[in-house]
Amino acid sequence: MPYTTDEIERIEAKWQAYWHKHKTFHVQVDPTQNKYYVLEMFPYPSGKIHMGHVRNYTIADVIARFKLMQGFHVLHPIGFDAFGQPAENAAIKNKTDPAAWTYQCIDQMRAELKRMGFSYDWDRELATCDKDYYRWNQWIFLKMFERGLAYRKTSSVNWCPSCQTTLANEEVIQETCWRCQTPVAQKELEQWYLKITHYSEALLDDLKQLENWPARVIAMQENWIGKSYGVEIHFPVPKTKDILKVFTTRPDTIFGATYVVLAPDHPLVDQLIFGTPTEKSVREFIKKISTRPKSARLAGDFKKEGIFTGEFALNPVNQESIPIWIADYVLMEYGTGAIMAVPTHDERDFLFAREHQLPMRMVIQDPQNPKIKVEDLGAAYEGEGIQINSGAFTGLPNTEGKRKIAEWMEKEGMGRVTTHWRLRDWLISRQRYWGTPIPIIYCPACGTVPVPLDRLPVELPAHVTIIGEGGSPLNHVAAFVNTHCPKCGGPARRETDTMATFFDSSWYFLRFCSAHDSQEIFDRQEGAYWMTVDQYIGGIEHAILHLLYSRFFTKFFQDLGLVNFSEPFNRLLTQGMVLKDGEVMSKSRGNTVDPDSVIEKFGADTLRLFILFAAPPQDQLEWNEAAMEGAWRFLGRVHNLVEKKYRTPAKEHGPLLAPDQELERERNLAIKEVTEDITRNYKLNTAISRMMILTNKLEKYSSSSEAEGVHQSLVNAAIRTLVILLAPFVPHLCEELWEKMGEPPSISKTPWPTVDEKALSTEHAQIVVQVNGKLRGKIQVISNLPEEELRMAVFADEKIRTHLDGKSIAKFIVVPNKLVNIVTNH
RNA sequence: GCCGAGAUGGCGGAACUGGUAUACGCGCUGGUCUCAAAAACCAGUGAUCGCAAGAUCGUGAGGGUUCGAUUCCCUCUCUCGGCACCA
Repeated sequence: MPYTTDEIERIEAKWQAYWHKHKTFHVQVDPTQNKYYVLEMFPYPSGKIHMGHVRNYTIADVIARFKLMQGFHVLHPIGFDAFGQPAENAAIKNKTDPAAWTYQCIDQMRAELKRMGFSYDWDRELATCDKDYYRWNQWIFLKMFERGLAYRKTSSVNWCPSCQTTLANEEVIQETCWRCQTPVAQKELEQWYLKITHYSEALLDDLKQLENWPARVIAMQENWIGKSYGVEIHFPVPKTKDILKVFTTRPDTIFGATYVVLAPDHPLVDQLIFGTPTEKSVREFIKKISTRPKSARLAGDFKKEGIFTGEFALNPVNQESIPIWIADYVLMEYGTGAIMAVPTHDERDFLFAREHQLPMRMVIQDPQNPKIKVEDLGAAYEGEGIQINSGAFTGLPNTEGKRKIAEWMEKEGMGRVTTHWRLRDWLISRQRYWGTPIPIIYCPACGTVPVPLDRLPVELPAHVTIIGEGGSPLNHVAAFVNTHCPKCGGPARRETDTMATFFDSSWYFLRFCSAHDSQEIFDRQEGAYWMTVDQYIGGIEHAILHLLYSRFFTKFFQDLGLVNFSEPFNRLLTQGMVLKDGEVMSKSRGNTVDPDSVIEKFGADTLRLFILFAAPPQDQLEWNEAAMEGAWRFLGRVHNLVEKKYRTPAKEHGPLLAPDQELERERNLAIKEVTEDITRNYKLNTAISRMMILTNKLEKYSSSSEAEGVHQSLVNAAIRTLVILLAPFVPHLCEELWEKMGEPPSISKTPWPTVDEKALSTEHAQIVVQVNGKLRGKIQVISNLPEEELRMAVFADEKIRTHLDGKSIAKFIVVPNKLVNIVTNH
């Protein structure tokens, strides 16, 4: 690069100031224009941006700038996901206020984002910790409460001993806390939940609409929601006169059920064993099981343990009396907490039955092994086959049996066809300070009372002493806790838990549509115009968490009549991680590269170019300082083109000769391919390589191009095109070069060039000649040459003739203007 | 176990709908410039054989379809990610 580091810094600052002053990226609703909403997952303001942010936001910025140049009305906002624990932890450590710490971090990060030259509409900046924002969190909560979608219940919850707070299921990753990796414990607590399961069916079904989402995100959400079709079968228990409900996805195996199993914490256990001779030993067994940590289950193939209760249940299909067991391999959290065991056709039941010498009966015949006897089974047969020993259903294929048996049982009242979901309701209470207060008041007389909508926001009190243990810090703020009941006016106390911060981020994309609206959650017209988000970009770590919650909120808003769509994000791109030395860059590994230090050395443009060129956006990207220099070198070459080869033409260009046509073709090819690469599947790396090719071509022309028979005006046009194409990627330098070329600013709003299809066609075509599929030569012919003449040209070629020597020709295959393959006999 | 993504030179990665495998960049080698170095520029760079022309091999492994396969089909191996005693 011919510029010095200082000059780069000056140029970048100059154009950042220009965009700021002219509000280049500010937009307002304009129904006459086509809108395009580009959004990246907004950052948590930790103080410094990291390479992951730089990558995420650079990709988004290219798309936003590209769409703007294409003439779209582009909304590209940014804000800060500002509530959350790091601020609280920093406050505890440094004895400061989380609010002060957060706003200071926001100032720093805003400056860094500006230094990268991102094309944000800064007028829409928001921070979720502002009361103008979080009052709408409270509003949403109350709307949910009204409709029974926000509720309080006592249950066993995930508890992070290090963060001293509860966690949602989605925040537990492999039995540890998503934030600090501490093993998660279980606690019995009364907490607030959002009824996300109300939308289970829609959340699953609507995934089908999301054609422009990565397959793996769809798959992960499908897994997480976890729908299984099956039958809830009712087993009468004669002793207690209870009905034991078990859930199965294999009703076709019901005739092979030889025992049933309850989870150790199943509610029926107590009545079953009460006062029986087995009571003591069963209780001891349950105690032993319950002290074992949940994480032990993850340790692969541990032995299934169980104990017989001494009682029996009746199989409703054949009135067989079968033993009721308790075992650790049945979980209370899933299904009904009880199963029917079919050892011959379920591997877990098989292992358990063999261990405890329980009876087995085959009911599905393995077509590969039809004569095998129960005694000889080495494993359960879980595949398809013909029903045997199955009463009236014997002889049917089990796929048919599955359906017919289910229908029959439902008709006879032996059970009901049903669906089970893995998805659980969302626990949102957090015993922490730095979050949105839950707008609920507990009155000794009236009970749980919502704060009236006109009294929002319930403000988070400032300057609270936070020690990080012993429940919510708000418990100790008398002025906050003590209040009056909105209903009866009597003394009452406020809820002191705050909301999980994923609540805040579940709807911020709507708030951006009218970020400073003081009357409504967002302006209906503005929301209708800008939504949905056309392009969303963020990390794969939110594949379930944030992306599932946002989908849930959108469906709720649709039910409220706030929006008329059911999915918020049309296209989703999950960018790959940034690695260094083969490992993910992270603070804990100590292998981070500070974007600021790179900007200081190379400037934002070079950093942007490197990060876009080194790998496709979806893939992992390995940090490579040497490749950074390659990006730097390329920008220098583009600069030199403008400096040395862009000049006033000596004369107007007349008719185009062959070299002119060649250059025009290259220019149009570059437009075509760069446009396609950006549009089709985000191939920003190959878009850049295409611009490098055009640069290489242009460098071939000497500084006196006229002497080579190329019109200077066409060289100028090609250079101008190159700078325009490059502008979304490297905006500062391109603005500068644009100005240098004498064009009026700003290149950011210069129309994207279109392809002249005529210029792409060529008079001559290079034909690859293969003999029996092997490359044997290349010939130049006139384009669209008739096959007869093409044959003659091919056979006239010396080299081809030697390869055909003495062979007779079986086939002559032609791919027009591209390839010929001559197939010989032998 | 189930689901998803992937495997191409020394490295990052190209190859549209089956048609010249390795574009573009990094690195490396040689050269120009220089007292020297850096920077910049020029040339070369898949492997093997060959002075050369060229030949043969080559996209994780093995089969198949085809005039022709990195691309389509079958079987398998490995890597990454998600879910998981889920009934």
